[in-house]
Amino acid sequence: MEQNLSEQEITRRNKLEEIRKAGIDPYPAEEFLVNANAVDIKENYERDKLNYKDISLAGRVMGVRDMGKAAFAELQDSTGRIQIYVRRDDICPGEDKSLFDLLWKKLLDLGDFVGVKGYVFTTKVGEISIHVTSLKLLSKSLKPLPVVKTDEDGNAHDEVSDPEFRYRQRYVDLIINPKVKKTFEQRTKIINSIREFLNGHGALEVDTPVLQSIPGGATARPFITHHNALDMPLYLRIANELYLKRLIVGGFDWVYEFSRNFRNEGMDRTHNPEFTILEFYVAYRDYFWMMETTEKLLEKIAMDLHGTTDVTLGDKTISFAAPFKRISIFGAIKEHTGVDVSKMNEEELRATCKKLHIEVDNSMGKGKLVDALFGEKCESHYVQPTFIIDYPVEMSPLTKKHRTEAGLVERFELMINGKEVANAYSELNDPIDQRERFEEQVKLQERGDDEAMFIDQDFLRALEYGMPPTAGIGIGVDRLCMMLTNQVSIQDVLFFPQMRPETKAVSEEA
RNA sequence: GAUUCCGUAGCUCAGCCGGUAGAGCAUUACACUUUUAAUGUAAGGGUCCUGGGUUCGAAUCCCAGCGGGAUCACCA
Repeated sequence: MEQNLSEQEITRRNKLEEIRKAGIDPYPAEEFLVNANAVDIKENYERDKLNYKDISLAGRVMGVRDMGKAAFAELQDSTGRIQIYVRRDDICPGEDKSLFDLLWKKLLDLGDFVGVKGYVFTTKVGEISIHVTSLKLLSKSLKPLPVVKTDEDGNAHDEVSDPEFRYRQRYVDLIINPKVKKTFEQRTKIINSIREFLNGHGALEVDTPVLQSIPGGATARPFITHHNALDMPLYLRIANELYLKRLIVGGFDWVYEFSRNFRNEGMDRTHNPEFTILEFYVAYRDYFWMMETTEKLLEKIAMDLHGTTDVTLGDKTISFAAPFKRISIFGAIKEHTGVDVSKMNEEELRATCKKLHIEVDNSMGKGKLVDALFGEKCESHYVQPTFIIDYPVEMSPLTKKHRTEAGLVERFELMINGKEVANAYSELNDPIDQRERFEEQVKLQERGDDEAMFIDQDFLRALEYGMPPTAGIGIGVDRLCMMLTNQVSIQDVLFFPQMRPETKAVSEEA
């Protein structure tokens, strides 16, 4: 493969050869033991100076201020940056000054990994720095890193802002944009916090199939693949719900899974083809208990992450302090349209939608019409965490019928910042009712709804053995991360968001 | 999938009333043993996304394609 190398890349490759000629291995195999890091030194040196007389750390050279026979440089390790002070006669105590004059001054580039040993001191301007007594090249960088400089006030200059560059070369984004790195560290903190909460309540983390022969548990278009040995189609899961319920049938009281789901639909600021849902199912509980548990969980995550329940999101402040507001979906529609649709039949609903200028078609049943009304007129108003409860049975084929309200089911969705973040039910455990609901879905399919659910016979068989009353929930982990880390795009909470391929598939050369 | 904006040096961007490219940082060379967006002097670096068209002449105007962002549709 021919590569078109830039001037700077050629220069670095030439330096690589010179390094080898000088008898230095640019990619040494042996370990370099580290006993300190940038943040630890900056935070603790002042009060514990004796402990920082013989330190060893490693990282990338991210900036050099050369002064002739001495130099200051920025060393960036996994925790942050620290200034190092390299003086020729300290790293080259003998006659041979080549380590400084040749390697340091001529052959080292921004982005190279070095290991340094030395002692910590404070410069006369007051910056805690490392006075280097020995220096070792650990890995040569052959591509120039975009240089981002930060001034006294912390403003970044020439920050790489091109989203395409940042998403395709996330590794570079992470090196040069500390805020990006922080967001992903926060994402992991959020997930750890959730695990801690669930494990603390005795929940069991499980794994269920990603390859499924019937894509169930949600309404969405799946990705299709093929198993060669079995010669049959398989689908990437759109949800894991039906498998977790099978485990409740099997006798577990509380199971959970961080489920990577795949849906073959559009992409935008809040949708990526693969995304993560946390689902958990708890026996002998109902959706009221689930609302309280969700409040406790979110409150804990916010506290673990920010130390407060008030979280900044754009120009808004979201309060994750329990309890959250609750309103029925019909109540929400009445509040934002002035129309009471709770007693309407399908035709009246369709007429109401048309009156409110909402696009409808004949394939839409009662459930989809109510969903459209809520989505168009209500959803965006719920900025603070709000439970929308008691949905019509037609839009919830896996949910138990409401204990008192005919035509409704025991379901809630949690809205935050105008977006659905969680969806939960008192789970339907009546196998005969479940079969009828699936059959309703088949009718919708016949009417042209290509997202209606398939019948999963094995799931029905499991229910027939008996499933205890159960509460279940799915929480959109990516969206929750967006809300808690103040990001507007799902691409900024996924390390490697989906992109079209970069290189042309077909070469036009003859 | 539709509409719209964008694609110029390693990075950030200027140039866009058509006359074959500029700045800052980065790079190269020299100077400098406490600097910190280090500094000073000098130099090099571009298939102006790709392919067509208009024109004496295109980074600039037109068309198509590729890639990205935003909005909409589908959806979480």
